[in-house]
Amino acid sequence: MSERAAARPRNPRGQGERLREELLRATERLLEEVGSEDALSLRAVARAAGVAAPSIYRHFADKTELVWATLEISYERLGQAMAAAAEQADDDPVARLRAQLRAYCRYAVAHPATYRLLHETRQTPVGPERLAGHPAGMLVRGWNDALTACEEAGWTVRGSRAEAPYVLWSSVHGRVMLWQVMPSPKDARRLDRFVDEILRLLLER
Amino acid sequence: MSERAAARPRNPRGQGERLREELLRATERLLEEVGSEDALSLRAVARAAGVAAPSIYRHFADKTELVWATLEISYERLGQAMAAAAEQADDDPVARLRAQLRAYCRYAVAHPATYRLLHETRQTPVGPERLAGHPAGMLVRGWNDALTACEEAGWTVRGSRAEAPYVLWSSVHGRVMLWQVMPSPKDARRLDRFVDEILRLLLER
DNA sequence: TGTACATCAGTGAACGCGCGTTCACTGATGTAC
DNA sequence: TGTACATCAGTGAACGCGCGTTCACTGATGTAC
Repeated sequence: MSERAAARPRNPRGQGERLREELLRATERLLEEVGSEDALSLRAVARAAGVAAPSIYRHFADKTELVWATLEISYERLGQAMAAAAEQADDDPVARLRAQLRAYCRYAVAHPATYRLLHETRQTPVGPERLAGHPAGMLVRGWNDALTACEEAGWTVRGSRAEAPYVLWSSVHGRVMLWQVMPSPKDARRLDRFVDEILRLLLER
Repeated sequence: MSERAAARPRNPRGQGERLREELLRATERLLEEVGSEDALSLRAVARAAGVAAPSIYRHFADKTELVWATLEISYERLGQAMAAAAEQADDDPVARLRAQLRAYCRYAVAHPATYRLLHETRQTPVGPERLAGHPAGMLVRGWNDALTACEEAGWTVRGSRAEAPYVLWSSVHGRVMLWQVMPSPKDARRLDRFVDEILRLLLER
């Protein structure tokens, strides 16, 4: 409870936006700690940021807005991690796809609660305008492009080409969630092996 | 709020256990309605059952126990639905497996919140003795048995045989969750098609 | 150079609320003698 | 057959708590004249 941050000096004039960043960071950390939006309290966020609760309202209209902004950032970070992994892999498009999938898994392992929240739109009733830009759509497109790159390099995608991105993503997403829930020893390499397996099932020369 | 059930007559002597069942039913319904354990309140459960809040403590030690008991029942129902579907299918083991998978999807579509909660052990800190009997293990065994039956009927399971049950379950679980989250039109037949696709990818003559 | 004033970052106290849980109880019904 | 008593199903009032949010404010710092 009394994890109030050390006495925080007020930001200099014109730098008020800095608190916004600090609040987002605190929210991300606490969200991961408590595991759900309901369990997160604005007061705890304020405490963690070393600030009085009402100060939050200088930067966010309400709790929903704060959480939503935090999740958007998390999602961006996931995307960046995948892009970075793809870049580091060599030119083989299958290797790139594999690297992306592994980065995806690693992110989920490192931020289990955040990862779950990213896939729970229900968490907060949101308007359709927010739903439209939902991360899910972007990810599906990403997987699809990666598969196309493999095809251009001479690989064949087995089964229905239209379903393939969903098969890919569903199985990895599902495997990650089951991995998190299952009581068996938490060896992240199982996820890597699973990724390999899925690629073998889905692609052939 | 004031959805207090009609005046409820007290159970006759010796029939006190009936309230227990009513509380479980109310909890299941409300859990589905509010979508999370945090958002469920004992007072709301009592209201729905037409009873005073403290009456719950005659049958359950605390909130955790009530929710856990409810989820156990839900899980049993999922198992029964799958078993019934398998029985109705004809003797072909692939047809039986397909029927089970479809029943699994149908349950998830019909009880989205419950289905999600079933896969969120984190929801409440529970001791390892409870984790040991976690549904997940039983399901994996079930899928594995179904695959073995297919093999005995002359089918070959593609890829790693050890990973196959996980591939099967992960992809279906993942697809269901994505289906629930994605803003696209909610056509449950997409899930059926997905099941067919996965079986095609996984099994060959 | 001095001073009145506007702006800015942030606060302390309070609001009303619903929550999980505890407590001592009520009143109907069956049982022993 | 009557009556004291135990058991049972369920209750009303209260507890202390932390929550999201609102309000009128403080006090430092820059700016205009």
